[in-house]
This record gives sequence, structure tokens and C-alpha cells, in this order.
Amino acid sequence: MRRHDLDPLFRRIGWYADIGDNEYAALASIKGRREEYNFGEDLVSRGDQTTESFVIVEGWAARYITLSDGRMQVLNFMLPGDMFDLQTTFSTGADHSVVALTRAVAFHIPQRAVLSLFSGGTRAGAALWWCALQEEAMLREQIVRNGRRTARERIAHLLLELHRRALIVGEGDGDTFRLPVSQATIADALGLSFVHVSRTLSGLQKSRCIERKSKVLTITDHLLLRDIAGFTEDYLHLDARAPKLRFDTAVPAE
Amino acid sequence: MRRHDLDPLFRRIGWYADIGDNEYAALASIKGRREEYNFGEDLVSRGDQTTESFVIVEGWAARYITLSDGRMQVLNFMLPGDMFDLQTTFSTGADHSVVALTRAVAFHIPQRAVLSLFSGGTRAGAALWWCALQEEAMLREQIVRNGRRTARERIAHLLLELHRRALIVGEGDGDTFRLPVSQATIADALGLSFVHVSRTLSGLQKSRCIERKSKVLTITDHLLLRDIAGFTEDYLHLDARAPKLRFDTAVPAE
DNA sequence: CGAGACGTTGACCTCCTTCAAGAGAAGTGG
DNA sequence: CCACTTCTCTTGAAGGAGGTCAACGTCTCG
Repeated sequence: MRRHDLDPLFRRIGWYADIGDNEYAALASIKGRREEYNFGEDLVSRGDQTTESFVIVEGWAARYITLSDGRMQVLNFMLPGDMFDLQTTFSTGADHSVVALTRAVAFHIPQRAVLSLFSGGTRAGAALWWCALQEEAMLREQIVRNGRRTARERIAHLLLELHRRALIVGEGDGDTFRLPVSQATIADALGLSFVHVSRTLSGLQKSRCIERKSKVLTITDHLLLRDIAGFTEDYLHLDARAPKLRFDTAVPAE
Repeated sequence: MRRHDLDPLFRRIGWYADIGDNEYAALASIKGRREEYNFGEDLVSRGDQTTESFVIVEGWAARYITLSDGRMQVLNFMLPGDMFDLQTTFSTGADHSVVALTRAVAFHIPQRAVLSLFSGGTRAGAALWWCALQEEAMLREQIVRNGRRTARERIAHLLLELHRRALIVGEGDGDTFRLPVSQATIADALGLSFVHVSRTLSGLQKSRCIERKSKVLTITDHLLLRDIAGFTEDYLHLDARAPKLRFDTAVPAE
């Protein structure tokens, strides 16, 4: 199959589900309108009456909410291949915003296309359901991570999640991947101060779990990092239908 | 319309959406199997291969995750009228558990019923979509609450949410409602220690926002409590289609 | 090459946790 | 109905994880 605008999406879905040409075609058909965004630009702003869903195909984005006094919380990160706002159908205005963390490209999918695919009962529709389920599972994990883990655990856990997700869509190479996110943004995702994120990252580096060079992160000791994080990847639901691949390092004790 | 097993659900959906007899009938038709649970009993256990959805019609429940070292995080609370696990279709095992916080009654809805209603394009199907959307919005709010608010703000915020939700399904009376939840459970929901929950609740009482008597909570100063919490109820999406009622106390400044 | 964003490090402080002990509630059995 | 256990809540004291403030270093990009 030749190169396609939605390749990151196909790659992601293809990672764990066997989906044939028909399904690719069905997914491709909902593509919708292409938009480019600069670093810092909002894809969705709080209050928007949008009735569209999105697929990110290039760059990273983040969903966030700002409190009235300026405190900010990042809800989750979005990588190429991620679809979101799939169930925006009856929204009465977005209760949060989505911002581009890098230059990014997204397709805006009209509501009808999503709905008809959802209800079609096809495998492509199932893929959509699965995207929604996966997104919700990551929100839940975000709650646990921030609620019951220490700063060190949180950061280790987030790095492992992002590494895993980056690999799936073909970003990064083995243990190394580009993490185009400032420490302040990590802090806003994990409910920490950026000062403490800096200290904790340095701590992980001193423990020889990770190495950082500019925005490129290398996980130098997977087992140790997983052990620190208490990371298990079941919440990512990577085996939706037909498990095709398993991660190649050992899983932690637990 | 006569009294029905699913009344709390109807009451909740009827709160903000005009739904006629046809839609009630459609919703009623998916009822499924009735089950009773004792305090502390799991409705769903981590790892279950369930392919059912649920409606709670009596009692309270909570979705939670326990880490391997025993730390526990409550993800959200479920009140009568709440439906959940609507998108469990492609799940490969629950990544969390659901426990009854009181004696509780729930209906187990078979997957097909949910799917066909979802895709039917009816107003009853829309109600289901809306339930899923609302549940996700509450998860997001939980992230913000725990990530970027102080203990005092968190507790105030949670109390306001639970009060609001209890009112909607006809539990509680004006400013008073039954909060059948131990302080340890509140702590597990808010990422705090139960000791600090106790202190903070006492603090709110000293500030004359609330009064507690056994498990009954009275909000004695709504405006102050909302001010402390920074509470706005937009995330509850109470105006899904046809706004029917607005809260009768003033909304906070911002 | 300069400016502004981002990252680092130190000192100090505070919010929350942990530990501990005791007081109420609430369920259980005689 | 009362003793008994057990869970839940309260309060105090001490310690720690992480926040805030501030200054300086470093990257990146126009």
C-alpha cells in the first residue's frame, strides 16, 4: 500500500489489530480537512462549539485546562496517529483546549463521518471504538499516576508511556526518541513545579536510567526505569484484537 | 409514566434533555440482568473479561485502581442513574475495579443492546453518547482537581460535584445530602492522606461552609464553598441538548 | 550575535504525610 | 440490651516531599 497522509494512524492501529485494505480505505475516507499549526497554537480552544474530531498526523499536541488564576493542567499528550474528540457529538462547547507542542498537522474529521463509521459495525469502526477506549484508559492512568505516585515515579512512568507510544507510530529508534516537550509542560502534566521536574530528571539521569541531549531522550536502563515507575503497559490496551508484537524487554516483577 | 427500575437513569437524563416515552421505552428495553451488591463488594474486578455495561440504580460505587504496594486511587464515584463501561466492547480485560460503597443494585446490560442503541441514531442513543461524554469530562476534571488544586480546594470541589450529582437523581434535599463515603475513600479519590482529609473537612466546617452529622452533609454556604473550590459546573455538561433547569444559587465570579 | 525561552542549582519554607494514641460510631453476638 | 470488636474519625507532634524565590547558565532561533 502506498504512502498515505494518515500513515501514522494506520501504523498505530496496525500495531495491534489486523486490518486489511478495506479497513484502511474506510478510515482513509473520513480524512476531512487538513490543517497546519505552529508551536503554541491552539487546535481547539475552550468554549469552541466544534463538532469535529481530529487525527494528528505530524507533531505533538496536548490537551489542557487553565484555572482562572493561571495554574495549568495538561490532561494528556497527543502524538501522530492519535484521534481525539471522537465523542464530541453532543458537546455544548469544549471544556478544555488542545495546543500544538511542535509544528503539527491534523485532519479535521466531520462529525457525520465519525458517526457513520462508529455505527457501521465494520472493523474500521471497531478501530474507532478502540481509539476512544484507549484514550479513556490513558486518562485513568493519568489520574493514578498523579494521585498516588511520587514525583520520581510519575516522571519515570510518563517517560515510559511516551517512549512506548512514540515507538508505535515509528518515532524514535529503540531506546531513543525525540521528546519535544519542555520541562514546564511535563510539570503541568504531572502536577509538579518545573523546578522539581528538572531536579527529578537529573536524579534519574544520575541513577543511569536515562540520558538527555537537548530534546532527545534515551532510556539507558529499561528495567530500572520500569521498576521505579511501577510501569505496566496493560492500560495502553495494545492487544485490542490480534496481538502482533510484544515489547522486547522483560516485564517488571509484580 | 409509572415507577420503573431504571428511574434514577431516567431522572438523570431527563434533567437536561427532553426525552419522550419512546426514548424511555428504548432505554428501558436494554435493562438486562439485575444484581445486588453488599458494601465493599466488587461489581467489576481488575482483569475481568466482562463485555457488559452497567447502570447503577441504588447505592453508590467507585471505580478504583490499586498499585502493587497497596496505594489506592479512586478514579470516580458512581451514583444511582450512572451508566458506565459503555465502550467496553473491545476491552481485553478490565484495567481497574468497581466497588460498591454501600449496598447497591445495578443492571448488567449486554453489549449488543448498548451497541445497537448507540448506533441507532435515536434520541435514546444520543443519551448514551452523552453519558459517555459526561463520564469522560468528569475524569478530566478529576485530573485537574488533583493536579493543580490544594487539599482544601479539592475537597470543596468534590463535595460540590457530589452534591450536585446527588440532587439530580433525587437524593438529598436542597443543601443536605447523604454522603455514604468514608474519609479514607475521599482521600483515595483526591490523592491525600485520610488524616489530612479529616483536618481539612474540620477546617471547612470551621469556616462555616459545611456541616457534618454522621454521613449526612449540609452545605451551609454555597457561595463560599464554590469560591474556595473554584467550582464551575460546565464540565458536568448538564445542558446536553435542552437546558431545563439551572442551579438556583448564583454562580461564582469568573 | 543577541534576545528570549528554557534549564539548573541553592536556600528556605510549607503543605501534607506519617506515626501514634485515643475517642466515637457501628455492627455482632450473647 | 449490653459488652465486644472493628472500623472510622480526631488530634498532636515530627519529618519530608515538593514548592517558591532567585540568580545564573545554556540553548535556539531569528
